[in-house]
Amino acid sequence: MRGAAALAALEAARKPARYLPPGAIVYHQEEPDDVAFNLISGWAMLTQSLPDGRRQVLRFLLPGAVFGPTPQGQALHGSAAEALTPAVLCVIPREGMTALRRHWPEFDDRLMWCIERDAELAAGLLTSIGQRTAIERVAYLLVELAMRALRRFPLRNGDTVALPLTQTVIAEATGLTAVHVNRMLRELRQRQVAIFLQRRLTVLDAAALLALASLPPELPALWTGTSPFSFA
Amino acid sequence: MRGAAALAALEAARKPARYLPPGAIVYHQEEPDDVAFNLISGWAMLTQSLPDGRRQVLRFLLPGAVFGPTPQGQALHGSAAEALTPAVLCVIPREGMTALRRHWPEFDDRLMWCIERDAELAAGLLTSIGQRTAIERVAYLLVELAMRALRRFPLRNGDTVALPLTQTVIAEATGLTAVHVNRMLRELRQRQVAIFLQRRLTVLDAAALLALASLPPELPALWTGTSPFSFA
DNA sequence: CGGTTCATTGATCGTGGTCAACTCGAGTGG
DNA sequence: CCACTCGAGTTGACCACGATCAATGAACCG
Repeated sequence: MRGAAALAALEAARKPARYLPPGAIVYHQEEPDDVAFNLISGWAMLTQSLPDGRRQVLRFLLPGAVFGPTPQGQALHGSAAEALTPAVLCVIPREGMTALRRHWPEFDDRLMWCIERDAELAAGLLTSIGQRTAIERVAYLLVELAMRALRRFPLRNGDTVALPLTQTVIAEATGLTAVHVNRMLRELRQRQVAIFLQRRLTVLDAAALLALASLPPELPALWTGTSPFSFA
Repeated sequence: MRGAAALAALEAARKPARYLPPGAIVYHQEEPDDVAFNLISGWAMLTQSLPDGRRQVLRFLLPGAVFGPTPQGQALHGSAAEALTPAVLCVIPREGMTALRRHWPEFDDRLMWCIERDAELAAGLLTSIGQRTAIERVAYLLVELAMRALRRFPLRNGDTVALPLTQTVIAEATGLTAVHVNRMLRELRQRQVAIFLQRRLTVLDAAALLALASLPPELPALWTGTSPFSFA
């Protein structure tokens, strides 16, 4: 809370909020870009598609996420954004962003923090897909999203979280097929590690799940941490 | 070139440059962080390792790259940086970065541009590893690095570039094994698409190579483009 | 020289993809 | 009210892409 003036400036810069149903597209890949979004509530995801239709989930967006702006001077989005649940977005034109950054250093710091954090999230996913086996990838994704949703580390036995993902989406995020994701979820269930059914995750054996995810030690803090900048 | 004053400020903020031989580690994963680096000359890479030693290349750094700063408030690096060639680094402490950002908006813009661009590079790699087959991944990586090194699109038949990569490094960047990378390079050679030997790439059939890489249309501009901000 | 590291190739194996069939709801329209 | 579709999930059978294991050669270097 850096004061009423800052908040007023933000209010002045933003356009009306957007309300989206699940599955709605915020923007398409290759669409021209000139606004930034702030996810107020709900979940969303960024995806990148190849010309032949194969699709990769780049990252999942939880409330508070900032997304949309492309490197300035680049005209087109390199990814698409899609709502996973009913979602509310705050929309800020690029000029508004620039003005806010210039006048409110804390806003600028926070924005940069968000972007750097998102890069680290993507890095973790990259390592997961490049180096882990199928069951490890699924375990990693479930752990990441559970911790981000719960904002807590470590996970405890019995923890339950709603994760608004279909098995197809998990497949697109892990680089597996939906069929194989199904098999891996069944295995986690049969091994009494975790249950993911009807878009709810229940952790049965947190230690086993974390062992499968084999996290680098610095990631949990990143997932559960909040911005050190209090603006907005 | 935003003027002598800005350059002088940068000079004042930076520490002595670092000169590194190939293979030198700039910083380790989980090392505390409080400086940013600017790669003056040479190539380097960022990697992330799992507890059991598996390693993923997150991105390749070419001259001009900015790297090192972690999201503020996070103590530890989530990745390691390693020189691939003899390299010269400009070292700027975090306080210096903050001061420069505050006083020179163009510096701030350029920094944010670099970070956003790097995120897009990582996104492309993520899609590649998640969705492409082995030979496509190798083709994609070669195309990306060739275009970034040449700063030109499209590639032409006969183009030759030095890429300071061992097959092991290509393997770590593509999520394949070094043995399989070797087979894919042989196949590219036998199919008369491209030759990669002794760390030099020669493009024989640019159209075929690009078809294998199946690039989303917005990426080439990103690879060959330079920052719209002229500071420093 | 022995000792690296890097590249190369063959043989074999297994993880994960592909194909196919089926269930189970939640719409939707006759 | 029931047939119909559509998407999500489930399971089995089969196969192939890429991993693994192993051996060898070339270049470089103390």
